[in-house]
Amino acid sequence: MNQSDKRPELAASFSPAEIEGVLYKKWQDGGYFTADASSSKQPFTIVIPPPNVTGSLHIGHALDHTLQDILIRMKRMKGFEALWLPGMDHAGIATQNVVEKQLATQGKTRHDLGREKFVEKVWEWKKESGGTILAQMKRLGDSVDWSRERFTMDQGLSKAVLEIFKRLYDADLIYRAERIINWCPRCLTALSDIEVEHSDVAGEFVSVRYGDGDLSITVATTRPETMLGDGAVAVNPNDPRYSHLVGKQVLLPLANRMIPIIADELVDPDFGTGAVKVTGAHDPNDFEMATRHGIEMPIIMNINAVMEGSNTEFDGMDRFDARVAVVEELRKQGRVVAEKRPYMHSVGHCQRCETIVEPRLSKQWFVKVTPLAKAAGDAVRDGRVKIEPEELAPRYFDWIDNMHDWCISRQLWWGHRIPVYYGPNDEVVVCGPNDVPPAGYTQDPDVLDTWFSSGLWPFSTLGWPEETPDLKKFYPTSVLVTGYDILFFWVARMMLMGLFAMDGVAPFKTIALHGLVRDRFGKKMSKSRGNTVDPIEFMDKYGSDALRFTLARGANPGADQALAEEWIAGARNFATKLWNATRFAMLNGANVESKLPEFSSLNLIDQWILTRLNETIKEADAYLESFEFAKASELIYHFAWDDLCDWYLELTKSTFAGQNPAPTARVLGHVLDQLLRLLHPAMPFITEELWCTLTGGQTLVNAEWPVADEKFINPDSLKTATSIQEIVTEIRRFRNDQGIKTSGKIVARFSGLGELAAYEDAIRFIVRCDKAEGNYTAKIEIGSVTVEFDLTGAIDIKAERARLTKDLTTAKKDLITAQVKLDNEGFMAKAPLDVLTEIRERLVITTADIARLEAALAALPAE
RNA sequence: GGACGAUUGGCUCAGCGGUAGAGCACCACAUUGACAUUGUGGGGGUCACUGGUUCGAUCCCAGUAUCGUCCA
Repeated sequence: MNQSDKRPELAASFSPAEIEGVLYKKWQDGGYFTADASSSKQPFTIVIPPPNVTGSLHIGHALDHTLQDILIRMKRMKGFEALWLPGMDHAGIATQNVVEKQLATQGKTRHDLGREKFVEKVWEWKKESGGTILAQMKRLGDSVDWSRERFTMDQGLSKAVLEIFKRLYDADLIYRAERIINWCPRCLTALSDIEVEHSDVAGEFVSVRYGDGDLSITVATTRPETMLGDGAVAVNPNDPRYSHLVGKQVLLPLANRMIPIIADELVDPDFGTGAVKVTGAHDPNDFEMATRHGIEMPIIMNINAVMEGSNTEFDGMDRFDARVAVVEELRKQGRVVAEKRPYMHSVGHCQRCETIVEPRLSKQWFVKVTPLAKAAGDAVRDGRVKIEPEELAPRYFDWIDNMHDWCISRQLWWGHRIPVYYGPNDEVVVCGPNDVPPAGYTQDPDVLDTWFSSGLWPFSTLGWPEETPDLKKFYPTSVLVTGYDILFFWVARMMLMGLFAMDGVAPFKTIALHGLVRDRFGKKMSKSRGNTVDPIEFMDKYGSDALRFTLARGANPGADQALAEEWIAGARNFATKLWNATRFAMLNGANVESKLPEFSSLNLIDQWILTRLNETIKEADAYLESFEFAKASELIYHFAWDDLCDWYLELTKSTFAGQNPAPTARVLGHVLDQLLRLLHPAMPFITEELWCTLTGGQTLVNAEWPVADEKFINPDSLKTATSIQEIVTEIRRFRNDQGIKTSGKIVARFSGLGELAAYEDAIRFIVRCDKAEGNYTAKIEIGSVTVEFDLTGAIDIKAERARLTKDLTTAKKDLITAQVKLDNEGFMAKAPLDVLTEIRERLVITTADIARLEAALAALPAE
């Protein structure tokens, strides 16, 4: 009794729900995902782009994780020390919002609890409800190293934050200054530029006359309420309309202050009236001008964006109410020169809560970005870091080369508290992880931007600033896989921080960018559109492998992909196909038990499938190595379904029914074994189940990755297979045209098979043609091969004539196309030889086809 | 306003200087030997438009139109 007889039989169908959880547990218990820093294997590292602790798995994560898992599983199989490091970031604003909302249901605010108690509360929430996504990652099959899971608020990572802050500060790359920042009056915190989303809002453009008589000037504005904080009026120095006014003082209405008229190049004389108000404390451009000219910058709103400090009747009004009231009062005074005009303009909104952001003069901590960004740009420019696909690199440069200083203070409680201590006379001391602040100093109340710590992720997770074995082994990471929409968020920040902290060694060698998952019509998914999908639901319904394969198959580098439920059903069908193919193979004794038979001893059909297998391995591997997930998936899919299932399995059936099935059974076992390995990174669950059953192996997770072998490639076998396929297809077509049921067998006679005679049984089996004496009344010709049928006189002449006529028309058209080329002197003189040869061959073939078809038509009896 | 990308069968997308491809959808036939979550056969595109380069353009170049994304 050989081993294959003892193998468990596969169930009739595949049930993902029953198998996936069991397999994941097996992998985890087996420690297969745990990387070993002390191994001698070459490292391959991916750090997960840390999802948000408040988040849950959405379809974009599913795509991102699928691609990362494909890479890491492949590299693991290739013998790399593969580390995929999981974890989350603490999402300062989002998390604080969640917990504050909870408190609000009890009628409390965070101030009722106090800072310490509130932060405790957040930690409690994190333990209980945070990190839903981690469990969901297991559903997806992510082969991450759970023993190395990290969180940006962990002790080690927090230490890294202190260390980097101190180093940046000591290098003069962190400073404190009064600048215009983006203020969210709802979250009550400063935001960085990228946390502000701009969208067009319908506003009104109002023209207001400042001053009176000869000493008056008209300014246009969309924000009339801020005029209460104006420090000047500015015009372009080359604007003749206003040159006589420059240097004069003009009356600021409502506030009843005199303000100067200044000249500044920043003013566009063609925009509006050519004169603008200068509100240094509430507009970034105005701030620049005000600074240049030493203009006053009164702050006229409080942190809730309520008017305050303007010393006018408008104090106490909300900024938008004040806008209406101010215009109303100006109109009463006859100062509204032009009527209000609708005006679309871009307005910043808080990314988290969509409140309109208020630019506000404020004292905050900043990172001086320019030198860091220069290094981050250069790393890509000189090729140390590759962006895939490279067409997206210009976007990166566009961003990184024009980056503004980064406001890192957040007026929150949840996060890394800024390690700066102020003395009694406003002395500043920055403390690293081992420093003790001087007695009597108080710490800055603010925390750091979440992305300040996320920027450290590729090395803080590996133990930095300690010189840990992990850091030595796994830094720099091999590739960062993320959506192009995140390029400016984490990627840029990781580059800035990594290059600075790790002595110019960038945090990853490659940045592989994928697109967004959209709905079936290519529209962006959004809650308001109601076209979002839930990956968990899809996994429940079709299995994780089906979802993963669908996403991989749609993942062209840097391009968005559309997704519809039917696509996933299609991938599930593919999984079912694999299952049934393996089941069939095992029922017929497919195995991997002995050495493969000598290649040259195999029949040409066996040689053909091995040839196709090795071609597929070679091409798929190249695609996967270059992040061409869609192409690799497509290739493997067609090999498995078309070559293997539709042709090879069918062609083996007569062999398995015959006298010498052993070599083919061994070849089939090998092909499946290799195919399952090749598919494992994309479809880990079903391949594991099938492969272990087929081979008796322990796990595919660390099985060897297939390597293409030239010894198993025979181009002649491709020609043989093509000929067989043509014959089979023509017979099937004939049967279809003739309306002969495919289930019933018919009698047929083959002639002119030549070398293909050896495969006559295989062909007969597929097309259900028996060998017997008969009344051969109909025939078809495929090249030199003739197939005659006993149709007992029932031939449908009309159908046959239609078929032949159609083929003849096509052949004639082909002939003309070829002939025209060959008659063209320019073509003959300039076309490359291989093209010329091909066209000549085509001419010969089509000529022969036409002769054959015409003869067949002529031989057709009259209807 | 600036930049980039896209425009290929009904839908979603590949492709590419040498006779247009896939998946899904569609039509017809078939419950057959692993699989109806199936098989077999079939229909369907002047590759957005206009010029140019070339022996030859869906592909390269220029312009136009439409759509999308990012930045301001």
